Amino acid sequence: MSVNFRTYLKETGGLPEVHYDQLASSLQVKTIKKGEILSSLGEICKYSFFVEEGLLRSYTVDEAGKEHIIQFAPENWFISDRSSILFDEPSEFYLDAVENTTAVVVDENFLKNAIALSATFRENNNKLLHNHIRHLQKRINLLIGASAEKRYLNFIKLYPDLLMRVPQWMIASYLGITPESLSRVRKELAANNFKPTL
Amino acid sequence: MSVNFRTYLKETGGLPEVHYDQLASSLQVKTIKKGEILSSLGEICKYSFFVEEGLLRSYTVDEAGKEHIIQFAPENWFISDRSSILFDEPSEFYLDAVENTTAVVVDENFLKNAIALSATFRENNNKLLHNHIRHLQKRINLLIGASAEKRYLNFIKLYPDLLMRVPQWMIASYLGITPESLSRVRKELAANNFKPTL
DNA sequence: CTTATTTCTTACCATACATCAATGCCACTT
DNA sequence: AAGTGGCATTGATGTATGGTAAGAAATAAG
Repeated sequence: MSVNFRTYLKETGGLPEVHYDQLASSLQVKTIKKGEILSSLGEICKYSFFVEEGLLRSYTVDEAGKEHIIQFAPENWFISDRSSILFDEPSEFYLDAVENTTAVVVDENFLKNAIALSATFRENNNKLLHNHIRHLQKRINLLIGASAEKRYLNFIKLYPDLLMRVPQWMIASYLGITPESLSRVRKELAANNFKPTL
Repeated sequence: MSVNFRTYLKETGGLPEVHYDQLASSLQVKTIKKGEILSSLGEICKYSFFVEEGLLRSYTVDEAGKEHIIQFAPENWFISDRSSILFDEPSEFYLDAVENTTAVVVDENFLKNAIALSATFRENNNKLLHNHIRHLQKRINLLIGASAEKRYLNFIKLYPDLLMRVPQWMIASYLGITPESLSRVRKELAANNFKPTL
């Protein structure tokens, strides 16, 4: 239980195992069923979730009732609205499970303590934030400059695994197009002998 | 010289003034003329820039030669490709001056030292990163879900000052539309008695 | 002050993508 | 086996935004 999280903290985070044992007591592991909502718009979301197994997503719903997917979080990813936590503001997203998922519930104290205990962990955590920012900037760059097709091709390159696990309409939502449009894009690509999965 | 940066570190960053004096020796202030390029695609950008006065921007150029603006940085903002620094990868952006600008050139060591010296500064810095992430996520949400008009209205609300200082074609570029389209959007708004500046 | 250059607007047409609606497909139910 | 619901595909059509080109307006340059 919470095996991935443990190795994640050690390998990626650089947190010495001694400290993990010291901190682990405050951790909970949660099982979330497909479709279950973890956090709703307007709530104050106090926790981050580290996905042990399964797939979570965050998304907004516009006035027309349409969902727009902000982020996918498969295994070994964090998802949260930490801004909501840090600034004590109501969340702007929904958070739910795309697949049956087990996730580690991480509260602010855990991170604070981990940061206090290990300088390495602090640095790596900082790096990860920067990486996240870079990632978001790249996505913005695609959204303001690239066609639906290019965005889709980019998605395939970045998340080949998600491609198989996620319904198309969610990918469309993530890309900022309609499912119908994505279907047509795919048709076009297929006509030009493009093989995504091979 | 570097007055804003000093008060920024103190007020927003929470860095005790003692430490500032200790660190300030490594700081340079740079004058950048309108249009001058600070960093180009493919370079490794070693520095962050804190804008004392003026306006910087980061942008990409696509295959068609079109610019896409990733970020504006007016007074008291940071701009950089810290990912490029941290991961030692070539930058994906250009960085140049929209107006004549004076900026503080901040290297990695400065931040590292500041973080080492003050826990408060470290925490605030962390918060700022999260704030940046939230900000980028909101922009993504608009790009995947909102019309050109809505995005423009949002821009006005968020950056009323930039509205006046930046040529329209740059705003269009930031919003992911053409200058012509922005012009039409504005015409529409004007026809409906919308007054952005009053 | 006059001329260049850049930026903004407008009009006309082209295109990418959205919308709506119908159909087919598959996995589950019962 | 037939019914149900969620997804994907397809076609017809609508709409927002892009492309091009020209002129007006603003800004910079000489």
